Amino acid sequence: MAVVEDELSLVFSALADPTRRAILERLAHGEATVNQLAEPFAMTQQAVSKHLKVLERAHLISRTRTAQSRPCVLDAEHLDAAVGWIARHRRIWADRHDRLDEHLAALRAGQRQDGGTTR
Amino acid sequence: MAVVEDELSLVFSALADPTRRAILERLAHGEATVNQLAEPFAMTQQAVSKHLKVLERAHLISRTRTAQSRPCVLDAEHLDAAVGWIARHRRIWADRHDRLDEHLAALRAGQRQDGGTTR
DNA sequence: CGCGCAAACAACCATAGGGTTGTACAAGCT
DNA sequence: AGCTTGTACAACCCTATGGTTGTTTGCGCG
Repeated sequence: MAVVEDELSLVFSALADPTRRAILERLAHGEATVNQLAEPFAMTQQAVSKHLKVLERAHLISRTRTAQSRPCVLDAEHLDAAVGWIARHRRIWADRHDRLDEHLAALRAGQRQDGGTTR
Repeated sequence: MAVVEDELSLVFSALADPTRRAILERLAHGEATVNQLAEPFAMTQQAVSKHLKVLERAHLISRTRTAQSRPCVLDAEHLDAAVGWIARHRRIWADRHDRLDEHLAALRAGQRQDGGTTR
């Protein structure tokens, strides 16, 4: 409905889709072409293309125009916006619940040892 | 399209709306009734009610059934899921870009001093 | 008891989102 | 030159979303 959507909304709604999150995960391990990305997903190349466009619009990825194959690379910058927003507001709850540090510490600890146990 | 949407998607898509984020911000400062929440938003109470239902479905808020007024309270638990996912994956980029700690440190620092300068 | 208010429910509308098929186009191979 | 491959574009379908108005319902109160 919003004609021009704000950055944050774009990022969050880009992340709100399992397929796109999976694409990001995949992309985190290196560039990939559209078809490579499409392969594991039981959906057409066109659908993946659309997802990529969404991710691009949210500036979560960028694409190097390489003639035939058009590999995608990640752009972490804009994830910061999202994580920043959450962190900033989590802080308020945390203050109330008095467990800011527990949580963030746990997060950081988790990052160190496990690569992604959840899910 | 997904009949039963996964937690993470629910959370992210709940956050993907400026109105709902504003509601959360507002709610972070304490409980509020539906009408109180609706007031600043130039939209009907019913619309806000819908937004609240979305937030509820994502377990970002819960509502204490208090007869006439039905105030909303926050539930930070599920924000952790979201922030956890991002953090976990940001780590991968960060590893590549070699600035994990800078960013997380900056985030934590930012949390301490500023309440929400950004935007 | 009846009024009034807070919130939800219901029906409806318009648009966006995720998917499909079918087609076009641009580069590389032979 | 002509086929094949990788990707994008277009049109279309269905469902979800964000909003509206209009109508309950449920409580508190004079």
